[in-house]
Amino acid sequence: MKKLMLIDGSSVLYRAFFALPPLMNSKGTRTNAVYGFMMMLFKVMDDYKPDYIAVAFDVKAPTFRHKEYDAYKATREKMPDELSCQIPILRDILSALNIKIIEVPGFEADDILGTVSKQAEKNGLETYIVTGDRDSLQLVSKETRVILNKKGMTDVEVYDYDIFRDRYGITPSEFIDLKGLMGDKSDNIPGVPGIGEKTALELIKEYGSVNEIIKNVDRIKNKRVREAIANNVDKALLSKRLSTIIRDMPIEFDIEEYTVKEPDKKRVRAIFEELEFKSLLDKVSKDDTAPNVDRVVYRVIDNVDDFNEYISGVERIAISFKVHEDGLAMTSLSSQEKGTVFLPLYRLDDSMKYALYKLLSNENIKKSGHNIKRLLNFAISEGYKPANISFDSAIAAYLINATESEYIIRQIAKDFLNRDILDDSIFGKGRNRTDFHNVEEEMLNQLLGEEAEVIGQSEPLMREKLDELSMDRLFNDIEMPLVMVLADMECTGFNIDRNELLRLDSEFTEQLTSITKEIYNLAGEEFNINSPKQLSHILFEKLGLPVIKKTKTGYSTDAEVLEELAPQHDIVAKILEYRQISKLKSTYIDGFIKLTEKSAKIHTSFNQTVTATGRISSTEPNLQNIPIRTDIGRQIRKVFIPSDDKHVILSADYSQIELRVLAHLSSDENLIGSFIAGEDIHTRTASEVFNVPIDKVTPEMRRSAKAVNFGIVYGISDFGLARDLRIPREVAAEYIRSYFKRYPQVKEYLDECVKKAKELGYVTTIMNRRRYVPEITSKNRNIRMFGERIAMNTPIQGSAADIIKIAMVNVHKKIKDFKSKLILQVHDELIFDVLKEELDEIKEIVRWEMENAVNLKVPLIAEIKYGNNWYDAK
DNA sequence: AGCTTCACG
DNA sequence: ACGTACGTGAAGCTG
Repeated sequence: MKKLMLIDGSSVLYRAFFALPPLMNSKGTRTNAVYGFMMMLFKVMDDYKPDYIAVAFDVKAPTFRHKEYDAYKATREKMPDELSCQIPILRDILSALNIKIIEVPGFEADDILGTVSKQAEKNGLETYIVTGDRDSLQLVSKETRVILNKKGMTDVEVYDYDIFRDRYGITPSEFIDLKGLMGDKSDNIPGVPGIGEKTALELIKEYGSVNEIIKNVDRIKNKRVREAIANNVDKALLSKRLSTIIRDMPIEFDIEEYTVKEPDKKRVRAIFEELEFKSLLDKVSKDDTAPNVDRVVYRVIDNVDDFNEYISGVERIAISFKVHEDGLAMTSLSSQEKGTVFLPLYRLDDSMKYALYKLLSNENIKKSGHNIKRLLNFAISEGYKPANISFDSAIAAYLINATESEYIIRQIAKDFLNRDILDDSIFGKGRNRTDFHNVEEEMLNQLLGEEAEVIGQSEPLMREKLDELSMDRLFNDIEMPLVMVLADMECTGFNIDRNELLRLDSEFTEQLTSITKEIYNLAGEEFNINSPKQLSHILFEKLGLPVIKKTKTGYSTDAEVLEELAPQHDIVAKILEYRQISKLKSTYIDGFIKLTEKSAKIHTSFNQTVTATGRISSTEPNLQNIPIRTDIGRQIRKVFIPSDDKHVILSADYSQIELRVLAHLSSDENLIGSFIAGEDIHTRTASEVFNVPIDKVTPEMRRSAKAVNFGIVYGISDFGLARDLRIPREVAAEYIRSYFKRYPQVKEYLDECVKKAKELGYVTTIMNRRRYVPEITSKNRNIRMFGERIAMNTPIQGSAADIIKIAMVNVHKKIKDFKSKLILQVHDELIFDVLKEELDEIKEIVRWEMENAVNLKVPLIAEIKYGNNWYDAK
């Protein structure tokens, strides 16, 4: 059944005005009523998805009710100016939304709703009346429902026939009789004095309509009520007449005129922007997954000849693509010279894919894409060598603002081209995606085509922005070349010793079973050790151990807490041990067993656009957090082996890169001196902080100094240092004071970072990578201090990230004709699979490229080790 | 989906 | 009087 939605515009607007605080835009225009109206409108349209819609308004002219009864609505105050000035705005929006407004002089909005809904009932439509006025409840029927909006604007009460009967015990048409007896204060309808809702309902239930009640007035038992009615027959009849909504206005309505149409999005957006309706703006733009009349269907290319014809004479091609079930499903190409085309690869033979890979490898044509590494991987695995990959819009957007949660083409279209394109969410994220085979090809064609066009058209604008921010070199010479480096690394993969893996699995499983038993014995019952909740119950309730720390949801049981509790009960140490092994097994052993079922090699994905500082991250699996800090964890590195026995694993890591970067950035003479002297930096720091000669530094002092150095890099606080070293805060504060006394320019530099962030709103790295720090102006002290630590840490961490990226690009270029391969990056460390014959040469290339990636005020040192697995490369 | 915990630099 | 070290990703539990 088709649905008609009728909105009592006057009533909803009024409600909204009084329900919401007096919002205005920055120009001082009052917007609350319009805002509330729109919230309501979008909600009901979303919830009920009507086929027809119209909004009715009262017109100023007096209605028959005024003529009949002078006092009608006489007590109502004049509409405030703050509200009346919003009416033209609302009309404007409704017109942009292509929603019909109905108004008829001499009738109220109610009457229009009544008349139109009656005609709708005759035509077999399901009608929804949206209003804030309970009077309209009289219109409820089997076909017509009333949606009453309440205070909150978006919470509503829906009345259908049955709900109404349940609530009032009378029929909707008897609701008018109820009004006739009770009257209505707000409309100044008198009703029968002395009769309220309760009495009125009883009378109607017993006798029916007002007429019947009057006829039977003598039979009313209660004297007070009987006399009230008998003395006010006229008033009752008048009140009923005034309350009766007209359902047969002498006007024909053509329902077809109310068909829901595509809104004029541009206009709606312009108005919402003017009114500063930010959340509503998103709604308008988000909801356009529906095919748009204006959208173009692009030319389809389905054979290699046409493909080659398309790419001939083209200088630069923008490529969009979609992957499905781990295969390349489709792509669109867009170029200035030849326009935009769609390649439905999923239904074409493989020659089309190869033609595409060949294009990717064509040195004479520049390629642009969005997260293009994903596409390169397909070509590389088929043996192609992509070349001239010159622009990635995701990376450009990331450099422009590194703290966005995601970088999608749709957003770039909006930000740089002010264009709305189709939503690609049908492809979903990760595993929850719909099968595109269920989607019309025309839709896919439009979607991919728009994306390719946007990549191509936004490129010059994004490049301009990068130039303006002085990040053109970072983009062109570091990040873009790095795309190919990472793609190669991902495709090469890390070889895994499955037997060793399975051996570790049974070893860990065995240990886990035995520890589990011991824990159950000590606890006196079995429980899920992995559940912090159940564990809390055992530790803090059953065993009565003291609560050290609380979390949002309960008691904390983290390692820090457990270490403190360990002396009090034997179970605690066992739990720590269980935790450690269980973590190692589930994350690494079980995870890698799954990943090596098909092939011995594991291929991580590097993400170049997630971290706020410029580091890269690694997922599925994360190979940047393979255990090393504990002996037992470190065993896991034994499963990471060279590609064959002619190769070794080589690890090259920067020694103290962050502190060296700090020495450079701060120009601190003492710190620079330490590095030039080539001393152990933590020992030297200890000697400075504790004021003892280098040879009098104890291991304990060195340990403390190391923590101080970490603290400096993280944006130090005495609290953090105190917690890390488990010393009183005052002592930690003293360490920090004495550190800064010895390294005064470090102090100056860190202050400078904070000052810069406050003044400019951002901080930068040596390669001009930028991070905005909005936290630094927060009124909340914690957030603000967090901002200060970000301002201190980001230039250090980010510059180190810049440096290793440069080294990666340079090394990759140098070793491209070797058999040895770069396979992993772990922030300050590069891992290679090195052919033994090439070992000496590779060692020197890697060392030189890492140490000379940039020229700092201190030397950069790379430490190189190798072995028959990652564990032995130490 | 959010929280807790813990693996890494 | 408050409550903090910086940057990540994955697993398991819970609502």
